[in-house]
Amino acid sequence: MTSTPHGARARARIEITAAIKEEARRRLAEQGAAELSLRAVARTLGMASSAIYRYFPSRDDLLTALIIDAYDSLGEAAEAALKASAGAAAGERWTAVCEAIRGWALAHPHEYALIYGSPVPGYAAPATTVPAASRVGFALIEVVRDAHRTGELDVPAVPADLEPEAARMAADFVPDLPPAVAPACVAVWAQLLGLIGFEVFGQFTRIVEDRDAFFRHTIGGLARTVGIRQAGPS
Amino acid sequence: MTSTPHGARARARIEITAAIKEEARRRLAEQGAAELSLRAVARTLGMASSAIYRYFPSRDDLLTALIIDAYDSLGEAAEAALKASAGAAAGERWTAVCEAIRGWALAHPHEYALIYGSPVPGYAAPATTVPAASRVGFALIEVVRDAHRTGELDVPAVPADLEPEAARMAADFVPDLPPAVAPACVAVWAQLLGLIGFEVFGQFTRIVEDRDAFFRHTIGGLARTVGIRQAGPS
DNA sequence: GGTGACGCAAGAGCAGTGCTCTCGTTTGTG
DNA sequence: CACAAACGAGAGCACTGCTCTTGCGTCACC
Repeated sequence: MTSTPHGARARARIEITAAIKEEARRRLAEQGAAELSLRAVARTLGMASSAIYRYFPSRDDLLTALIIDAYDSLGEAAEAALKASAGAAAGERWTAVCEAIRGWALAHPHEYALIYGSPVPGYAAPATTVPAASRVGFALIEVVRDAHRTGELDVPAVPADLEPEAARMAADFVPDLPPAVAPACVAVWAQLLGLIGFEVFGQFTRIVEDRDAFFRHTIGGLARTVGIRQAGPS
Repeated sequence: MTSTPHGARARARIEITAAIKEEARRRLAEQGAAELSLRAVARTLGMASSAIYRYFPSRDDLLTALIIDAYDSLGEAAEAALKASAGAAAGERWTAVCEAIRGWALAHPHEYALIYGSPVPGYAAPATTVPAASRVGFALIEVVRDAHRTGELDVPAVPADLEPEAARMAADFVPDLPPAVAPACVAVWAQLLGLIGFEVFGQFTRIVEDRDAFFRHTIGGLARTVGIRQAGPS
């Protein structure tokens, strides 16, 4: 099977695919996902609109590619913060990772909207996006796991009616942690992204002014919710 | 006597305006905001597409009207739960209002996406949406205010660097409550809607199964965050 | 080294969109 | 009754996603 990538042709394909995504990302940053037009991308790339379809079979496929890239970019930012804070106290690591996620979101609002906003058309995200989407969550979980290892984690209580669900969630995602932390992790994950979403989507306009201080304080509360003991008296 | 300024004409206008919104809302529920087409609405209403513009000067104006209606509908649901739970313990009222908001969101996912999802086009929500948007928040605050009145509220601590912001927020929105609860209210508001958004937008797929139990438990945590003492030992 | 097959770009074209303009018709009022 | 404002319909512009056909360049195999 000569499945070799056949030199020049394949390389050109990769380059053009990247150029299309890059230009699409640029337009996405300036306008929104709804305004992203294949024809406009093709125009500024100097190619016929029909040529784009050699690389992306449809507009939705382009969007899917951008979504995966965005998930990866966000996950990378979170993992970088995770790595940079290795060895620090759990509370500090938590803050670092949360701030990294928020920082990425504020720097890429339209990409954030693409992945955590309302699904664009009737479009259901294909299963291919799942692994990329999980990276952020795993970065968050890693902090919790580390806190557990170093004894900085207070395992929260779980009511009886949530116990089976907690056990299932733990078995699926954090088999090495006490089941009770699993629901807390998921809840805090959703709440954190919700908080960031409100800021990015402008829901805090005329309501929160000092957003840095507000965010810092709020994620401290989230850390407490998930059971991470805070360093300072706070 | 012709009490109405200009009789039949005005009535017809109101009716047609309502019919357009109703049909638009129906299409919104089946597809999404991005697919909402003025021409399609006009077609199923049996009128020329250009005639719609006599009632809504642009597609964005139609969307704005739908957004305001959605905010009002959601606010009404929250207020109804507030009224129905009058006299109950603060923790129960909190649960009731949160469940009402979640119930509305699950029943009207596309309208929820319209108001709390990513802003549709490049479209910035005009100031006219603000009062309607505030109703949900006020319903939540009312529970906190009531808890404060009956002594069921533990005022949370606020770090020094957030104090000025807390004072400003309290002065603007809850002058009758201790400043320290203001940031907690805003944070919990964002977190609650974020949580609901994750459920509505399908982010919990394959992660949370028993969503009722999960939500019930999580909003208990939110109540604690805002300082509402829970009834049971939890 | 030919030669056939495939990858690719371009153009025309279809159906759909938001929105504007014009042209009669209807309707309420002075 | 007459006039003006409101209204509906249609044509039309510029744009979109997407398909199909045509022709050119490049690659791989014999």
